[in-house]
Amino acid sequence: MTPAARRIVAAAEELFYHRGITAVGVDLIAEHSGVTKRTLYNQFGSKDQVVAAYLAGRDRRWRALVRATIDSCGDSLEAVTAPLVALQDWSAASTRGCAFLNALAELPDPAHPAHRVAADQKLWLRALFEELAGLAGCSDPATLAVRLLVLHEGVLATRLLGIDTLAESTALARSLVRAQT
Amino acid sequence: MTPAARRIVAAAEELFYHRGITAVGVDLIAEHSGVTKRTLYNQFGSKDQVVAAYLAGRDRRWRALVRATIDSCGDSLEAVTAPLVALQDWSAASTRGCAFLNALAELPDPAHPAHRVAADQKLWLRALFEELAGLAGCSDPATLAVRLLVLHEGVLATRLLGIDTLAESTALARSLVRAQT
DNA sequence: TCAGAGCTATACTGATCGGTAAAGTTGACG
DNA sequence: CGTCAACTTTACCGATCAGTATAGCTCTGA
Repeated sequence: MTPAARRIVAAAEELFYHRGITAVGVDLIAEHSGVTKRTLYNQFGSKDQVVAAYLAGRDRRWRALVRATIDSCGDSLEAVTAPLVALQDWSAASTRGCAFLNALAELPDPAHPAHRVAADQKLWLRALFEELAGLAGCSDPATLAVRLLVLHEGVLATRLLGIDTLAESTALARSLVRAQT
Repeated sequence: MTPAARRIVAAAEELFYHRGITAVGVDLIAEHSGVTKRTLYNQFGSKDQVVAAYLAGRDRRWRALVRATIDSCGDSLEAVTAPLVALQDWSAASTRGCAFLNALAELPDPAHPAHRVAADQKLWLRALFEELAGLAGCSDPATLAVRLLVLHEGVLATRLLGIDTLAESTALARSLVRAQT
């Protein structure tokens, strides 16, 4: 990625997340990144590709944070709920919920490149939950993974509503893990 | 509501839910409802008001369904998870998730009339869970209500991802209720 | 030295956006 | 009969949409 491309994605992230994807035009992105619209199209080809790059970058950072949180856990039982703990650091001040869910809500077309990024991230999370549950010796990793995923998405959805359910959900998640050991 | 207004809201619901609110213009709504744009503005004054009417109508129908589901429950313990059961009938075929969450995702401005409608619906649901839990004799209705709300929103969020978690979440919800009695 | 990549600047396209103007039609009710 | 509200028709407004055209600048690397 060229310096200009990086600035474009950074500006797009700021604007898309806080104002919505459809509501933000390419002119605004170009202006906020101090770049010409020509450069934006030379680098990305279309607005849709900028959207995909925005989500892909966010996904990369999120996964890194989750992995770091897992690594910082003492035992494997605690690690199962690490993604919930990571959510505490992840945009704690933000009241705009999950960027990926929001993108899916805004872009109904399944062919949009953003769909793959968003769906992949959630499937990855479910698989991760299942893997962690297996390592911790849980009796039914697949079922537990679905339950933890629902809690995770529920926290993000209620955050969009201005209701903070993270602490409560994390506590519930821990008890679900404990019940399977 | 005049006949034309009803047709406008019906067309708006169909279009907004499946294509997104920002992506649908007033011209398209007028065309699909067989009504002039002038009539639309005479009836609603602005696109934002059409959005609010769309969500308000959906909310009314959703609450009616939930109440009916509660009434059809045999005992008060079963009634606590009635909103989850209602979700089974509610747009089961739809893969576009929750209209209210989607609206909040698309419209960041808290001053938008849609925000009140969406937030009210979720706060109503939480209060309903709490009331039902109280009637069923649960030990901690407030905590249980938050947990059930998270599960509810989690089901809707994962539905947007194409993952069906309703059965699993309903089972979990029932066990949470049982644990409090 | 010179070619090419990265980038800027300005201007433009046709389409669509939310919203309005002005004037006319229809049917129900007093 | 007359009136009023609901609704229609056509045309328009300035702004913004995603995307393109053309031309020129600057730095790097062979």
